[in-house]
Amino acid sequence: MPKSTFLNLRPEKRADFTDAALFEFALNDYQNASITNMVKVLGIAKGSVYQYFENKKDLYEFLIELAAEEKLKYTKKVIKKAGDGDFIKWYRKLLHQSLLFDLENPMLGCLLINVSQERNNAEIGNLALTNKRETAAFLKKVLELHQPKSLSPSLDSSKLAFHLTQLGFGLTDAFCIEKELDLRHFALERTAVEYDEAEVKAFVKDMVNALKPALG
Amino acid sequence: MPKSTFLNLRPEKRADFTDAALFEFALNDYQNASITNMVKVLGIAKGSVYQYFENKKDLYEFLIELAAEEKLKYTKKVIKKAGDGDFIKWYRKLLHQSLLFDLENPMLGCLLINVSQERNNAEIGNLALTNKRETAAFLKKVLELHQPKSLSPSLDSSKLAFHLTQLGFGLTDAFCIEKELDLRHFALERTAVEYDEAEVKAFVKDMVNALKPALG
Amino acid sequence: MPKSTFLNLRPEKRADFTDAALFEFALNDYQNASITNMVKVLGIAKGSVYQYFENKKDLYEFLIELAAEEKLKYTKKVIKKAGDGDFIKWYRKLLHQSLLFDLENPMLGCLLINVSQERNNAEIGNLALTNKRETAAFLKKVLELHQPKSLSPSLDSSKLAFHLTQLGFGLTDAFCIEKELDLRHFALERTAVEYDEAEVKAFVKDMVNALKPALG
Amino acid sequence: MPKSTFLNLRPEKRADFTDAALFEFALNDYQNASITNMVKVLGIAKGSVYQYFENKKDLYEFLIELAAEEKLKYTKKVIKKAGDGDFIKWYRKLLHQSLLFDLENPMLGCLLINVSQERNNAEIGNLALTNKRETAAFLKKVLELHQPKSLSPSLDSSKLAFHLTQLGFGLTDAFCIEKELDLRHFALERTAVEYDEAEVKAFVKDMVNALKPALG
DNA sequence: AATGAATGAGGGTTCATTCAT
DNA sequence: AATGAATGAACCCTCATTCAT
Repeated sequence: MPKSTFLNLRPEKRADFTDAALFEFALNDYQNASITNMVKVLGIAKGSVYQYFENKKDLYEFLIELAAEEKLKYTKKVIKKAGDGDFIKWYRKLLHQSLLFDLENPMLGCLLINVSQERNNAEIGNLALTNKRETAAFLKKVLELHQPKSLSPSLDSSKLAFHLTQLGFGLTDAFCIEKELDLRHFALERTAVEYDEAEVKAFVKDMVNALKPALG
Repeated sequence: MPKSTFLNLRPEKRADFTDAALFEFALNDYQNASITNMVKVLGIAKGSVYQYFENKKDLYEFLIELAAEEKLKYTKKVIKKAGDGDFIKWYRKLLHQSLLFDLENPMLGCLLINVSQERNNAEIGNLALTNKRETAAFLKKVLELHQPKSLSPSLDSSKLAFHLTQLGFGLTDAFCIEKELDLRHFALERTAVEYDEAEVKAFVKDMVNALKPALG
Repeated sequence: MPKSTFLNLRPEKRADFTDAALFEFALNDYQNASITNMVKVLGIAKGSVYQYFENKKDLYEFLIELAAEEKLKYTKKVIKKAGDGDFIKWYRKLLHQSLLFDLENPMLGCLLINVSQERNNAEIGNLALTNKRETAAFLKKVLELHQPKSLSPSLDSSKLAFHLTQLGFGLTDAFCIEKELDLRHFALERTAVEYDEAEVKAFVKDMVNALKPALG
Repeated sequence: MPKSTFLNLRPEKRADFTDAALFEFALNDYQNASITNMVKVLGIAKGSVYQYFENKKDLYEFLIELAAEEKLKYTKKVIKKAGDGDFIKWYRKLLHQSLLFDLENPMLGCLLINVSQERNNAEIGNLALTNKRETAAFLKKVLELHQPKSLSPSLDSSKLAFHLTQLGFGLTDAFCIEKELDLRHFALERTAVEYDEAEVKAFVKDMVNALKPALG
């Protein structure tokens, strides 16, 4: 976690720093994100980074947490209703929010995608698999919550949870492929993706509908 | 592509080199794979690498092609029959072969997984998205080939192709999560995963079955 | 020397500061003692150090003086009697007190040992040699004071003074080697060495006795 | 130990490197010896150092061994005769050779003195005490070898061994103090100390004579 | 064809000191 | 009197690539 030094920083300065750090770690994986480069962009002394954070890993963990929290804000309301009503509607809503988040916050989106793919780093462990395992476990629980009420009793919750996990992790990619967008480009430009609300909704709907019979 | 010097190498030497290179790039992403480390393990001169290949990128591309070809050998027979008979059976067979390949060749499997996740490297481009795009396009074609014959006419081939793509890219992960295996560990040890043929078959079957209703 | 700000400090605070500084400089030589680390342990602002002292060297000199004074308290009574009675008894008593001081104040002892070995630092000069020169000169004088009365007239006061100096500088080391103690460990733990008064006395006695014939 | 790279270096280049390294580590203790500074003086790339040695510690150990071997060449003949003839003559000869070595090789001398004072470095351990312990143990054995033949039976070999150890470690210091020399200065200038052979001999003789009665 | 020494920019990190508050 | 953020040079070390042999 950040040192107090960082928390006591003038809000604007802290924001600048955070932004530059997110930028660097959004466009590079952990090992290749360069503190040297980051401070050059920021125009501050390299030593300052170590006034704010213990080390590179500490900074990285802060950014992950920040991005995760930010994303949670988008999805919290939906997640809370995990057991209510219709599962498909719920999941569609969840995906919708998740996709919107990435489109509106390309930097945070890219960062989280990077995190979800860290496999080879001894220092931070295999986050990719850990992430998937946890997400799949959560979705399995939700599926089993709905199964008695509205889902087919023959449904294989474990396997289906995995399919839904994959969908979740890959949705933004799919959208970008279909719409010929490059999220990294938007992260690079620090701009949100301009999207057509109806298009996004339709995309998610179609995506989930394609799986619907499997959930029937 | 390799220089002629590499192709003229004594087969055994070429094999040793290739193995060591695969090892290094299987356990590290492109940027973090170290030629320095590779030649140390191999016990050859660092300069030799540049007699064989133009540069690091050239070597990487060679390894990708090699791994892809090796995997193709496993799946070619299945892929050729893309239009025949039952789609589901076909796809199940395809996944089965793909999973077996990863389990029997952890090093190649890890390498290809790494490749499928290179997003942030200006030097080699966003391979992750390129890969997905191509795979999805191929599967869409196959789906559309079967649709008039055996698949539901209302099926959204584009979206479904994406789901199947995700399944393909994530199947080995799912297997490793369920069986609590670490593929990187096997790559590191240079040993194949010992698996129970029936278990693998069942796993793939369940995985596809969970999606079956969506395929009509 | 300390600035007035330091002298005006609340006694307890001044004591805390002094203790932490001694700790740092006891366990590290001048260059490697870290003010950054010291203030972290102390929990005060880094800037405060520079309110109290001109710079690192200034602080170091203060600590040396303090440790030296503290040691002097232990030995003053003995030193004062430099010309009286039996030289050997006197010197034995001096060594005894000196050794006790190190055992009872491992931090101060370590610091002074460090000081007595600073040779390579342009900033603070070759303290090692300066120290030895002064000590040897003092002992030479004392020897010459006793020589007409109780020491052999053929005795080479200059050379003998050097032997006694070496003994003085190395006595604690010898004790630690024989008793298998690590003084730095006790400094680290901020605890005195628990010693057997009789053992210490015997050790010093044997040590001096071994030289006695030379003083005959 | 050095990598093969270093051993294969052109002799002149290897000599230049070794000289510069000795220079740096003779005038600075381990932690403060700077590889950055060393290569600047040498006019080679920093990376080269790591072609030759694993790391700083590896280089340091090489230099210690080299200096120790060089010193051994000076003293080997004497040491071999450890049990023969008169102990005092033998020890005088040993000290004589040791002192000559330091005077003729100020850089190596300074380095070994530095080594004999490393107390505070976790990375390399407390070499100071280790050195003393070993030297004292050796001298004790030699004393006990002579005791039945030519030394007083009442002599305390353990304590006396320590006095002789101290003498050995401090002899050069004593000489420098008496003759008002600064060995570091000669190391810095890369020149041998110009000494008067007779003076050195007399100095050692007087020094040992002062202890002679204690050896009875 | 093979070598392996040389390069130099880049990596993360630590440090004593300053100065506006 | 006290703070603590800012500095920037220095630290050790790694890297892909080159090139004379």
